[in-house]
Amino acid sequence: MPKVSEEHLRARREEILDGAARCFARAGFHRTTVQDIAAETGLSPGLVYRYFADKDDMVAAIATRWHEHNERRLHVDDPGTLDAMAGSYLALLRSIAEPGERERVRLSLQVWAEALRAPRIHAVAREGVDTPREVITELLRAAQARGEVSPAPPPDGLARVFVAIYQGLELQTAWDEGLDNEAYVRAVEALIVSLTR
Amino acid sequence: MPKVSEEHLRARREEILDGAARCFARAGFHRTTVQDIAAETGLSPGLVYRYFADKDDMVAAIATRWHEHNERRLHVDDPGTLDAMAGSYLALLRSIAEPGERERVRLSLQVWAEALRAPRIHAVAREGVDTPREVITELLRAAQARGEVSPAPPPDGLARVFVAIYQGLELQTAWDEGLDNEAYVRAVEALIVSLTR
Amino acid sequence: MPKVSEEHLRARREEILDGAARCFARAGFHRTTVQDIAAETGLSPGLVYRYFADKDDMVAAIATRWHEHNERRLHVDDPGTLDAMAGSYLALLRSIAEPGERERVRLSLQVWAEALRAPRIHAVAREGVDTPREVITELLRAAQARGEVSPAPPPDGLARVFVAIYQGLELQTAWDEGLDNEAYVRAVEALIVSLTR
Amino acid sequence: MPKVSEEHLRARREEILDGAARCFARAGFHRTTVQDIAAETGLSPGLVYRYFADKDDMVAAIATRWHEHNERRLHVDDPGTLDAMAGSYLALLRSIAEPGERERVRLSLQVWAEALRAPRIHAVAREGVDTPREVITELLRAAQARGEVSPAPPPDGLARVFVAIYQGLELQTAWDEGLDNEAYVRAVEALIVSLTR
DNA sequence: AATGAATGAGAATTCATTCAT
DNA sequence: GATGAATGAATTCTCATTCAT
Repeated sequence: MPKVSEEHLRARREEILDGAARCFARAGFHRTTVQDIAAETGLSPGLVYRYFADKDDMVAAIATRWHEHNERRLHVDDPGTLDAMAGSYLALLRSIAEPGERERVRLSLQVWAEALRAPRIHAVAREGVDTPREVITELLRAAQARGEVSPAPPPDGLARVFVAIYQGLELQTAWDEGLDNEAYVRAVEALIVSLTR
Repeated sequence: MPKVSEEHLRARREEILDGAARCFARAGFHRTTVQDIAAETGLSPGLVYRYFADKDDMVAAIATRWHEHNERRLHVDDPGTLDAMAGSYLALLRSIAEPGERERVRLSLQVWAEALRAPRIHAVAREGVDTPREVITELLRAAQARGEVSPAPPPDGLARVFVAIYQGLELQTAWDEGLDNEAYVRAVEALIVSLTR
Repeated sequence: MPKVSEEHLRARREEILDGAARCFARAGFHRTTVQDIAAETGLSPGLVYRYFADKDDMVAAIATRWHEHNERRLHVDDPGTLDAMAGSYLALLRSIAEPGERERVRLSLQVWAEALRAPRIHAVAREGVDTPREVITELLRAAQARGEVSPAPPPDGLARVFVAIYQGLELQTAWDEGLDNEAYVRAVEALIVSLTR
Repeated sequence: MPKVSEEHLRARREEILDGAARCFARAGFHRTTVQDIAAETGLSPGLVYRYFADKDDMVAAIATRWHEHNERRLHVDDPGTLDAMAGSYLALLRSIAEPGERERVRLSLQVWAEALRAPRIHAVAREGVDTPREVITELLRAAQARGEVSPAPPPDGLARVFVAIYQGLELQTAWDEGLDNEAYVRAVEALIVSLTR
């Protein structure tokens, strides 16, 4: 029973998660068996259970990873500036079209669906959305106070709309290979501009 | 019970679909067994298979029904008028918050997820979204030509954004009981207003 | 509730049996459903049960019909003559290759297999074989007594061998499209000749 | 129970096959459930599927095993000698009556019937019969050329007759407990003798 | 730590049979 | 007499999870 390094454990965990993510993106959560994940990673089914309590646990971990990823992408040095945030947001929308993101986009859908039945996953998914949404809400509220943004839209509602614009793009990208991401982003940009006069 | 009326057959089919929809909304597609659906409707498992080839078939039928429903909701006498369409659209967004729609909203998520693995479901789901999207695109294009809408946003991108705003609201409503639908809709209204000057 | 003629009932029964035989020959007894038989005959599943107690009953009826058919084929005016019997027997072997008999040959196999698990079918099948076998045995015994046939083979054993030669030909014909029936029959003929000097 | 020996795997497979053979012989292929086989072997249903793709796969394996068994029985050092072959053949016929062979005889019938609907089984069954049949054909042809066997019967037809005599004996033995195997074999012996003058 | 054989509870689906109309 | 909708037990096959080695 050789004790392995923390580092090795972390790497193993990531390795399994990568394999699981590929499987889930390809076949969906429920059509993916633990044997599939084992085969995909070249490990044994039994080993998977040393790192994750069950399949749900893997989805939760994947969702967590994905939110951390998005947070990094959205992060701006001075989040108080509307312009900076808008730039980050549009870049995030653009990133959805990147070829390497295809898998992640399909995964989102899986996570969304599973969140509806598994409270554990629901908690992770909500947290990952609520945090940035609240940041955006506050940002908009401040910008409206400064008169930089039209006072008409309620800031919480508008923040949700921007979240929806992100979510809907993921959904449509997952479904529709030929989607014109650039036209979408330009339309969003025009919306933002029109709101800020 | 031989040779029953066409009407009876149709009603039976709807009855099964209603039961299946309740089950799918409650427990998700993959956690719902055909036995569950049979129990929910008070029928036998075998009978379900006289009306539907398999569970996927039921999801496809549910998606079809839902799109027909939305089409009726979106329908306006003169779809050429932007105002009329905008009114229908905002009403559609408001309807998502209606208590009776809770089930349907959860169902959408199921359909979206299953569409990713079942081409049959994918076809139905895409068609249900593509048709209204194309209508909106044309409407926007015409409105821009008439100078009623800002020329900045590409019409196809903007139409997709409006679809996303609908989809994202469904998603967030499914996840978040306390969502303020009215604030959301007012924010969308402000967006539309700002686009039309 | 109109009473129909005996004749009509008999014809209906034959009609169902014909359809069932086609199905059994095509797909095997256990892969044929009562719905298949109903579809094949253009009748309803329920009606089948007014004529036959269950599926086994149909196999038994088919076996009975088939034995009656063979008996007619084997029948000779003076069954005491070895030559006449041999001629009938060889003709029976030849008939197995007739295109119209293909179905019957496949059916035999089904009946043989089912006889092993269903006593009812077993009884019919055995009776259909035992009766001609006993006739042949007696015939051979008499021919040996008259010195027309070599005294070496025990008559009951030899009769069984002739039954086997018939059964084996059915089996091989069912399996092997390209079987040379004529060569087979000529070989049997040579055997018979060599036994009778 | 990880990584067990090849030997263990082979033994397990045989164990399942033995259990399946007992079940099929007792109740027939279609009346035997995988649960029955699991119960018979004391294993779990799931395990059966680690060794065999499905029930058909088991029948094919059983047929293969049975043909190998017969080949060993028929094997003679110098297959060119008619006498040696005849001796082997008669011994094979006698072996059918051995109490231990009862199960195998009933199995043959199952295999024959299933061969008619499952091409996979058909292939195995045909191969097991065709190979010895061709050997016999050549043997007879050579013996006729040497004048040891009557030139009258076509060698291929005669070979098929000998196969039929074997098959028919299996069939009759399966059906008829009281069959006099010795009389049967003596009759066949007399036939062979009469053919060789 | 790692393996992978083994388990066994389910789940989808089928189909012989019944019986109200 | 005839229909065919309805039943529901039965069956095949899957797969998350365990645990002896």
